[in-house]
Amino acid sequence: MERRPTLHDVAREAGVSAKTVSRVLNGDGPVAAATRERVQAVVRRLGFRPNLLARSIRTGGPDSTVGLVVPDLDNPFFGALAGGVEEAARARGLTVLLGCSGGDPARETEVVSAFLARRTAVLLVVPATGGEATAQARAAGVPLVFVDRPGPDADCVVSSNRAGAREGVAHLLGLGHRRVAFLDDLPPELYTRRERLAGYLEAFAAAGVTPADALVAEARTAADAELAVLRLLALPDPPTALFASHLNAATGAVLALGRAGRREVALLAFDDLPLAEVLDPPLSAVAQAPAELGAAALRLALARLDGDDSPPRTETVPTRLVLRGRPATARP
Amino acid sequence: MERRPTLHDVAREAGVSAKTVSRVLNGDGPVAAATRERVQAVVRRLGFRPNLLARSIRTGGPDSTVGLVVPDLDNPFFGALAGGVEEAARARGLTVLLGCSGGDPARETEVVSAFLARRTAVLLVVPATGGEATAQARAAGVPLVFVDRPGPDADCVVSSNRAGAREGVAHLLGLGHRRVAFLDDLPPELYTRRERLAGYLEAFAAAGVTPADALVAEARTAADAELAVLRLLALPDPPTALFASHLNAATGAVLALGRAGRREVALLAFDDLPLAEVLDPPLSAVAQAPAELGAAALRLALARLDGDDSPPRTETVPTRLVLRGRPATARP
DNA sequence: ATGAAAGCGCTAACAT
DNA sequence: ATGTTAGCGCTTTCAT
Repeated sequence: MERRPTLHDVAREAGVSAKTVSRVLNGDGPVAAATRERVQAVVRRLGFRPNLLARSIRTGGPDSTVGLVVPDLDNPFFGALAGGVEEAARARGLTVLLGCSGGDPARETEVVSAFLARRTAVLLVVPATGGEATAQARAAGVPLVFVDRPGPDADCVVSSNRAGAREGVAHLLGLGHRRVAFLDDLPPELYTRRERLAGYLEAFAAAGVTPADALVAEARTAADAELAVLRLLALPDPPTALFASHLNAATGAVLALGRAGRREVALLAFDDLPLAEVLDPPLSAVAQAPAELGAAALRLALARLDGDDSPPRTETVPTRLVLRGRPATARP
Repeated sequence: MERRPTLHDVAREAGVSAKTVSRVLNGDGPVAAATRERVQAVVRRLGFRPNLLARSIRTGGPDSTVGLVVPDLDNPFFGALAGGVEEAARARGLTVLLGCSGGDPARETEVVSAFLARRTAVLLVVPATGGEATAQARAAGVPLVFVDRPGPDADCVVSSNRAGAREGVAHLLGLGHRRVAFLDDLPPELYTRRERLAGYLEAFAAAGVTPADALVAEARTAADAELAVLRLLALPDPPTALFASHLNAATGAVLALGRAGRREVALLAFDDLPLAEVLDPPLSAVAQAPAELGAAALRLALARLDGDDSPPRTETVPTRLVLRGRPATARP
């Protein structure tokens, strides 16, 4: 439990001034080769590591950290997103500060505050509705990028929710399905859900087909979805395919189809998961790229830090249609 | 993009000295009620937030951050673990620094180094085999707790891998199963896997049953597991139950049983997952509590920071047996 | 109850 | 090529 050696300790041992040691460490000013070697030897011998906090204070600039706020890490999607940010950050010598908002704007504000007090270089936020990250970041002069969902007046990086849903549903329509049900919270509160619903409707419009209202069903939890699907299957004109806008809905749909023995009904979900190939009925998916979402957000934020002051822009990370099982054509 | 206000700005505006502002902020020395109010008003008006890095420098103590190193955040288990740490940290006014090692000891060392350079108060590490976190933390005088797997000469918090596996397998034996197969990487390199194998064997020993060697099968990937299960099912005396030591193995087992139409074979996996109830055949599980693992690790580390210097200890977080599907008794 | 001065560990600015 | 001085934003002495 010794006191950690400081730059002055190294300077004294090496018989040079503090500034010379600093020069060696940061490779700025000119240093004689012999001096450099001597200093480096002492650094190694003492196990000296410069105090990054002290450096940050002195240079006045932002600290070499990236602040990341996600709603919650139990959700593997946000875990993967955080992983993408971490990897991209580490590759650039940056360290990630991680906070969870729980989707609560007050908690988000608190976490952002704590990050700003640590002088993070940039801020990446999956926004809670009603948060004030934009104002906070602006007041502190810190670049802010919203991830997964847009927020007011700042850059953002999102998945191609609308196009992904459209392509997925278009694929089903292309297989001959006409009655394709949509499962989600209704009305969708989250941006991502609204976009997916829009994509679903666009696919119908593009195919010149009008979806019966009855085929858009409320499903917040897996239990909701299970009931909703049973109800849909009992219709005189039941759907031949289901589009689940989120994984809870997909879970319920798999359960309902399995229990009802209706494995011929095609099932497509937004968001992929490792076990999709093992499910019965098989689950096709519009897969997102959460890690890429995080990495792209960091890139954008660092560009801002670098002085890019063009108007806020939205970057879209493409989704990928993953088809599983035999092509489930419609049976008229 | 204004310069952020400093403590001195507040002092000037309030017509007091810097130290008085400091006293108001930290509530230490005595301050007249009127002065306090005036200072607080200015703080609010200017939107002043003390620079935590500067404070850390001056007090010399550890910074109010917790360093967490996990192998990888694509794995929902480590995501949930990180979530547990974050929540426990935030509840105590601490901020989490997050790093990924990718299971590579060199990367782990690098990340730990970066954390120590930031003067984290404590270090929580899911160790890569061959890492040197213990030496690094000791040299820096920072409390270290290993999570999920033990490491040399430091506290650690792990799941009840052995007891969990033992109970799970004992349950199967209690249902009358005698030929229970074990699926895992062999020989198990990871601590967790070794413990689970030991638990499996202990359950047999306790029941006075000797598992045939053939029933311990190699399965690293889901594809391995699928093949292994098919091979096992083709034996003259096939297993009536399977114990998958990790989720890849479970995935392959579900696939194999489903495709072979052998849904009567009982399946139990270590580690639970949200979709287990939807699988066919149903998947029972020994569920871990990753968030609790993280929270417990932080508690232990903070106790050390608080001066607890008893010998290193290991804390075990219990697993929970989650049974699904109809009780799959053995059919002799 | 308040303030002035010194200093945490480091680097920017100006020496030499 | 190296050293000296000053000072980042804050807190710790030690005054008053």
